[in-house]
Parts: sequence; C-alpha cells; structure tokens
Amino acid sequence: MQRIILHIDMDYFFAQIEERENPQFKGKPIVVGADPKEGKGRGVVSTASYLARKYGIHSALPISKAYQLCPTAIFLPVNMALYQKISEEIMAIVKKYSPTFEQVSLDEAFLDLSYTELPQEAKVKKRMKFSSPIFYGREKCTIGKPWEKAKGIAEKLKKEIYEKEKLTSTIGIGPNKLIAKMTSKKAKPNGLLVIKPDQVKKFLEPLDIDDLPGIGPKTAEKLREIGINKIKELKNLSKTKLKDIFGVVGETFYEKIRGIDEEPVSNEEIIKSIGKEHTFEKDTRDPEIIFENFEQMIKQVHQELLENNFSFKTMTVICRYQGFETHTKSKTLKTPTNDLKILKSEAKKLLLKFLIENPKLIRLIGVRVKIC
DNA sequence: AAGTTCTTATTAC
DNA sequence: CTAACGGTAATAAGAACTT
Repeated sequence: MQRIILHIDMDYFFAQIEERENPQFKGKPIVVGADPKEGKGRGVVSTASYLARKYGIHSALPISKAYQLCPTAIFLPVNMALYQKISEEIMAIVKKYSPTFEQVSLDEAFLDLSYTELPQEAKVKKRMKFSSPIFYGREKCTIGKPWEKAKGIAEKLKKEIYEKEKLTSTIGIGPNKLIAKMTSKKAKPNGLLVIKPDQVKKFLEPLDIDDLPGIGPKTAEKLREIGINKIKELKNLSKTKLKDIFGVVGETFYEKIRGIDEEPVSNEEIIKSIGKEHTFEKDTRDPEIIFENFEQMIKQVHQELLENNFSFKTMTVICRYQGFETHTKSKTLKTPTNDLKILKSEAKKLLLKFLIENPKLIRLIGVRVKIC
C-alpha cells in the first residue's frame, strides 16, 4: 500500500520559544540547558539557536564546552513547563490535519496523509456518526495528485502554527516514517521538502551513514573503519554481513538504506519502565546527600506508579562513579508489587552494595522499575 | 536445554 | 593538561543464573 507520511519538527524548539518570549535576545546566540556556572557546570546543552550553532554549540554538548566556545551567548535554564504548554498547543493544531497522528516528542510528530483531504474540520465531525472505523474521518484520494495535495497540507500546517504560535517548523514528506524524518532533517530550518517514491534512491545514496536513524557515533565509527562513509557504500554489505556485524539492528539497516520502512503511524504508547536519576553537584560519598536524594527519587517513582496504577517486579539501581564509570544492579521480586516499603528497602540494599564494593566518589545515582 | 535474570552497550530526544 | 558528558526511555545481546 502506497502511503504518504508527513514528519513535522519544530526548529530549535526550546531556544526558539525563549527567543519569542524575550525579543531582546533577537540577534544573539541562545543556549538553553544546564547552568554553565562560569564554565564549571556539569550539565549539557538542550537546544542551541542557529546563531549559537555557528560557534559549534549543539544539543547534548557539555555546557562547560559550550561556555568555552561562546561565553557571551545567552545561557538560559530549561523552562519545561512552558515548553510543555506550547507543545500541547502545537500538537492540537497538528492533529487536526489527519486522524492518524503520532507524537514522537515535545516538538516532533508524524501524520499519515495517505487518505486525508483538505479541509478537514467539518468532515471529521460529520463522518463520525456514519463512516466505518477504517475510514473514520478520512476520504480516499481517488482524483488529483496526492503528493501535491500533501504538500499543500504541509504549507497550511506550517502557516497555521506560525500564525498562532509565531514559531517556525520544518516538514518532511515521504512514503514512510523513515524517509519523512530524514527529509525534515535535511530541510531544516523553516523548510518543507517532499521526497516521492521515485526520488528516494537519489535522496538517500549521497547521505552520510550517520544520517540514517539508528546509526549513532559508535556504529558510524565501526563503519568508517571498514571504509564505509556514505549510504551508497553501505549498500555493498549483504544482509547477512550486516547481521553478523551489527545483529538485528544491522538487518534493519539493509531495509532502511533502500528506503524501506513499514512502521505504521500510531500513537499507542506503552510505558515499560519508570525511573529517576540525579547527578550530584560534586562527586560525593556523603551518605546524607546520597540517601536523601535516593529516597526522593524512590518516592517520585512510586508516585508515578500509583498515578498510573502500575506494578513492578524488577528494579534497577544505577551508580556512576567519578570518571563516568557506570554500573547497574537489579533485583526481580517473586511477585509484582507497588509497595513503597518494598521498593525502598530493596533499592537501598542494591545501592548499599555499590558503596561497599567500590570506594570511588559517586557522580550519579538512579533507580528504575520495570512495569508489569 | 530452556527460561529467567542480570549487566552492559547503543541510540534518540 | 585533558577532558568535558543530563535525564528519561527503549532495545538488543550475551553472560549468569535457575529450573
């Protein structure tokens, strides 16, 4: 079945919101993230505006490094409550454009436009009563050029978001989620790019291997070691060869670099684990600090369990020592529970083992439970 | 031998 | 002097263990 998938990604989301809220920052590089503390900060950059990116600052960069690169940038803390609220407003707009909608993160979403026509609002309401579930709110495109139509929808969507929120976005359209996502990445910022099925091969082949979702720094490095830098070159590896080197994910590379991806657009989010972790201001061994924080995290995790009516059987405690060496210890109970006392006592036992077996200063601790 | 648990590695936003 | 590196979650793989 031929599909038309749209991927929308807000441009430098957190930083663009701050720019909108603080017009006096216009024209200056903005970095949203941890407090740089004159270069001593321990956190990372969440989002850098495009002006900040000119200095080499980007998401996930240690904030200390960002401060080095551009100490005069505007450094702002993460105002998650604000971004959350604006995200909700934006997603409310996006989902009007197709009943098949999937939110990926605060600033990213997919729409399946295969059967969707403009305009929508009236139709969706009218059809709810009558149409069968399969075509609920949709109308099959039998006439016209569906790809042109999809582009028109995208233009309208971008415009509506800009007019209502004064924020720019980038949209990619392709025959599946993979191509739509890679397309929006290429088109940003404030872009719109459509890759039709007959253009997919030409689009993919010249891209770098790490442009492929699923190929991160480690996999890219392994590939470079065997002389593979471009997606086109990756096509020389057989499916079995890819499986041998990279396992199951390697097999998916084989399909992906040929533009194949059957993942449906669907918003069935199933939470499988809940956790909290915390990095200390300074590496420490002070039991007061460690256990105080640990109890807080356990309480929060427990709170979320109750809110969602979840139980767990397995808990994992994470400990990162000075020097970034990270270990985990886990324990699986005989029967599922949501009891705070059990979680607390068992998690503490695991944490205690870390303290006993390793005398190093501790940088981070965390706890996570697997829902069952 | 098969199933479960534990630990680490990798990726993504 | 070099490294620097948050929080949350999913998934895979292999080792270690129970049954």
